[in-house]
Amino acid sequence: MKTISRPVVDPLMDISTNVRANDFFSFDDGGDAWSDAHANFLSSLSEAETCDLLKCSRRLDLKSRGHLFQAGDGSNDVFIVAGGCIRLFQISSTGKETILWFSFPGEIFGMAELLRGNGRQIHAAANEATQVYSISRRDFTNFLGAHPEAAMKAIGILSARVRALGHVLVGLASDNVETRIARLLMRLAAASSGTRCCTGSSDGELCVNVRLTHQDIANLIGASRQRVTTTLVHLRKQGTIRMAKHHIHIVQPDHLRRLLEQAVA
Amino acid sequence: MKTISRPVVDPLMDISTNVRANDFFSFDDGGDAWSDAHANFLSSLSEAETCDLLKCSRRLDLKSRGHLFQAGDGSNDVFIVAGGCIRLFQISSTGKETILWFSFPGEIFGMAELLRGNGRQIHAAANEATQVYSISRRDFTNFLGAHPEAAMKAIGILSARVRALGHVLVGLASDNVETRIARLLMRLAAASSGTRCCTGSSDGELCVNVRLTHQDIANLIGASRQRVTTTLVHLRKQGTIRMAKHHIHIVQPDHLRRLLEQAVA
DNA sequence: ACAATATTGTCGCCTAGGTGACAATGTATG
DNA sequence: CATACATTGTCACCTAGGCGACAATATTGT
Repeated sequence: MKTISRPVVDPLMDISTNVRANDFFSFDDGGDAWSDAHANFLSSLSEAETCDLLKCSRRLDLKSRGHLFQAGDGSNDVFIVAGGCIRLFQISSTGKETILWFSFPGEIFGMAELLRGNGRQIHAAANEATQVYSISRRDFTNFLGAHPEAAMKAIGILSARVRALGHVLVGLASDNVETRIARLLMRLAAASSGTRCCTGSSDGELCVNVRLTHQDIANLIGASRQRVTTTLVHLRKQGTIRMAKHHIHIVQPDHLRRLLEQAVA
Repeated sequence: MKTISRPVVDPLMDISTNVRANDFFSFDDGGDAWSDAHANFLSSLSEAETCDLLKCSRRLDLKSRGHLFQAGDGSNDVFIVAGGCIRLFQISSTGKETILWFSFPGEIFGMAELLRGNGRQIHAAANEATQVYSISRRDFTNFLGAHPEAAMKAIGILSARVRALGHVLVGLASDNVETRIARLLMRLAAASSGTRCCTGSSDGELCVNVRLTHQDIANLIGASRQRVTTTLVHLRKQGTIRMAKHHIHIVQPDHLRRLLEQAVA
């Protein structure tokens, strides 16, 4: 499942696509909390910092759907996505999965266990073939201590994530399923805009470059699989979205934007 | 609404009750994410750090329901609760309020705007007569830069808050209203356990020392006011909870714990 | 003290969306 | 290539909980 390779010396080529279309996506959220929360931690560091950090990292290769850690694991490492996409989720006693977050290239995750390092509370798995840098808790703490700038970056990212989760919460509490899906698609399109889409996309079209089954979407927005299917079919017949090789393209972003404006939240 | 007083030199008497019954409340959440998220930032600092921080603070007095800041405000200060309780919430275009968080004495809030200081996205108001220390973004950033230990504490608290919000999210997506209320009450009991209850409480009884209308509870768990009323009446007739001077006492915590164990999440 | 306003408690009705069951596809794997 | 498994699409049915409308208390400002 996991393959361990040697520490990487010059790893920057992995994180080739640092451009995030932040400004373009100021449709809702009252700002760019969302983009900030998905901020590219690695590329925000100076070259020296990056080098310092990756010096003490191991690189892991995960195949699609491969597990990185599970709730209950004693590990307390921090991870940075090199390429691919990591899915962070919780599983209830009855087996119901709730997806909390996707981490894209450059993003850092697993920080929650930094302080009170009593093991994982959630699960992390590769959503597709994915490479991550793993840094031990101790090393990362030392790194932050030695680089106050980086520590501030971390604080900024965590704050943004708190904000973003707050937005999700509000939506979950107030919106209907269609609106929740619309919001999700727009957010994922923004968050994944740094990765290049395999298929071509006509202009004005947004690519949600994340592999998602209807069940996944249901787990993301707290709805049933069937309702997600129905709603997606509806949006497709309307011409708002279309399917492209395992992922969704938003053909008419304005349709979704209009939905969001009308929404309660 | 706001009263500004002079900087405080020795403010420790305000934060008299630092004891949080963390260990006692390991009922759910797969750990103590909740307590960590409500961690007493101020009392976790060394005396020197505390002094440094409060030196550049102003103290604000808010009367009950008084606004501290609103979405759209340009202010970017960070706050620490000296006494009372702050309610952090979001208001939708239609006026629907969603409560995101309560901050209790010693807790820090308003950090989300630290980095990209483009004003508030949420609202903060006093839930009762409340005193807060206000620290400018610049001063706080400098403070964190000068005190790496404190920066790590901040990171820890933010991480815990990300965790805690994740838990809320899972609950909101999976549980029914009764379970959500049960979870909320237990969490608030834990979070407010540092404040002393005005009325006596028999042993084994927990005090949810937060002033909450049924509407407030509804806004916290994403339910209708009526259903909250009905559910609360039910729990009361059962003898699980009782009302005490504007707030709830959990007479039979075990009843609620059992509910939570049976829950999906 | 008293009017004005907020909060609680309870209806009955109604709909968004959950559940289960199935056929029709797609997609991995030996 | 064939078989097993996962995903999609669509039913019909059912229920948790939203909504509006009240009466009955509480609280609050003047």
